[in-house]
Order: sequence, then structure tokens, then C-alpha cells
Amino acid sequence: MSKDTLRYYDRIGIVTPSRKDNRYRRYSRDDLIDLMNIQIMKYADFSLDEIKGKFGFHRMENIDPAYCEEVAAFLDAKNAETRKKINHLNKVSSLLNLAAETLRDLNNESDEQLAEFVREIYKDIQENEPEIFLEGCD
Amino acid sequence: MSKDTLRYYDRIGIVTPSRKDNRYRRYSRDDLIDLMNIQIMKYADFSLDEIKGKFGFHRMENIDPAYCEEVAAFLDAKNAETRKKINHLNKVSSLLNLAAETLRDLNNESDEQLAEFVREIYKDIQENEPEIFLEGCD
DNA sequence: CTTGACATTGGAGTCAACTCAAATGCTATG
DNA sequence: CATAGCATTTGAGTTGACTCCAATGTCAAG
Repeated sequence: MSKDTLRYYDRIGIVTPSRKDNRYRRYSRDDLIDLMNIQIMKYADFSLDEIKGKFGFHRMENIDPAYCEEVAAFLDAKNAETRKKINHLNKVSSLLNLAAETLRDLNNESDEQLAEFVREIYKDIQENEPEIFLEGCD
Repeated sequence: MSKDTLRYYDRIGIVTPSRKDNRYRRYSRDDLIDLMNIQIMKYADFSLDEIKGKFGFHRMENIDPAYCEEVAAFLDAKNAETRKKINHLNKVSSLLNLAAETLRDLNNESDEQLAEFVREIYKDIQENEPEIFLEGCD
């Protein structure tokens, strides 16, 4: 992580190292553990806001089962989201495959296949835009 | 798409509808096809910049094979990227699973499993940050 | 004690893709 | 012909996670 990033995290209160009397930042072992956890969380696509809410985990004295369950549920939600993204990307990958194939081998029947697939995807897109009216559209 | 989005696309030159003498925008059939293609491209995670470069495809008179191959190669590159993302997200999903499980069932052996997996991921992260020196780090 | 290389701060800039606001123009309806 | 409800424009604001800058402070080596 860059210095600027660390200063930024300090500013927004995500990792606040202690200061000596010279005002220089000093990162404790626990701070470093926090930072490593943050890297992992970012890898898992958590926003800094989400991270800020959920993690004081190296102070492991107070393992409140209710809190654990809460966090677990949060992770589950994130996982559902993640699986949705994977689904989306799998479709994208198929689409790109088909499109490249079609481009390379024109007047193939893959043309119609591609068109069909695009229609599928178009339905997906429209589902995410509920209040669009199709009357008079063609 | 919102009006503002359409105006924005016009501004940046992605879809430029014709104007009547009243200066109102008028979208032709081809414009609409462009817009639909753009929706598909966005679904496939192309940036507007990428879209701007690569698409005049409804004017299908000039099917230059060399150009087709170029675009196909571009799609292939995008696909490789997409597969990488899928890979990443699959790992994330496993991680979230393991983490939730571990949280729900503490002092289980899944704890060590999780730790191992996190170490794996940490390697991944470090590979993307080549010039970090580990001397003296623990 | 000077110098160079760090550290500190507040504040501004960056990116993409919109989104919003204010001032003004056009048009269909009563 | 007044009015409502659209359209137009320029230009600024939004978001998240940094990134950069200038002005200043601190420290270790020579």
C-alpha cells in the first residue's frame, strides 16, 4: 500500500495508528493485522465503508455468538452477490465467444445462435429496468 | 436509458442523432440499433471508450475480413479478461463460504482451512504488486 | 549547524459515467 | 395567445478510492 493510501485510511478512520510526540504515524502489530485483513476484504470486493463497519476482529476477547452470526449473514449476502456476478460474467464470456466466432466465420449458422443469445441477454437487461414501457416499440 | 444519458452519449459523440430545424434530437432506426448494441456492450463490461472505438456495425456494407479479425481479437482479449474475473470471483466465493462457516462453527478445523486459503489469496495479491520488498517483514 | 531525506497537513485533482440545475426555447392544447 | 410541458444548452456536482501538491516540520549524518 502506498503512503498516501495509509494516510487516507487514517483520515477516514479505517486504520488509525498511534503517534509518537513527533506526530509520526507508528503502526502496531494489530494495525498491520488490520491492514492485511483490509487487503483480503478488498480482494473480496468489499467497499471501505463495509470494511469500516464490520471489522475489529483481532480483539478476539469478545466473541459474541450473536455478532458472529450477524457477520456470517453479511458474508452470505456478499456471497450471493458474488455468485450473481459470476453468473453474469459466464454469460458475458459465452457471448464474447460466440461473437468472435461469428465474426471469424461469417454466414455460418452461429449468426442466428448469436442473435438468439443476444435476445436472451436483452431480456436480462430489461428485467433490471422494470418501468420501461414497450408499447409501440419494435 | 434516461434522457440525460442520451444527451451525454451525444455530447461525447457515441450516438449523435440528427436534428430537425427545431434542434430537437431525432433518433433514427440505426441510432436505435446503435443504442441497443451499446446496452449489450455495457452488459459485457465494455467502457464507453472501448465502445466508441469499435462499433459502426450496422453499416454492414463494408465487411472487411481484416477488420473483422481485428474486432474478433479484441473480443478474445476481453474474454480472457472476463475469465480472469470469473476465476477471481470463484475464489472470493469460496473464501466467503469458508469464512461464514468458520464464524458459525468456531474451534472447528475449518479455522485452519480458512487460514490456509487466506494465505493462498495473499500470494495472489502480492503477485499483482511486484515491487514490494519482504525483507524484514513477518 | 547544515543538508537531504524523510514526515506532517489541508486541500485540490483524478477517473468514468452519469446526474442535476438554471436559463432559455419550442409546441400542442384550451 | 397564454400556459403547461416538454426540449435545448452550458456548466457544475456526484461517487469511491485514491493521488498529488505545496508549505511546513523532524531527524540522522557529516
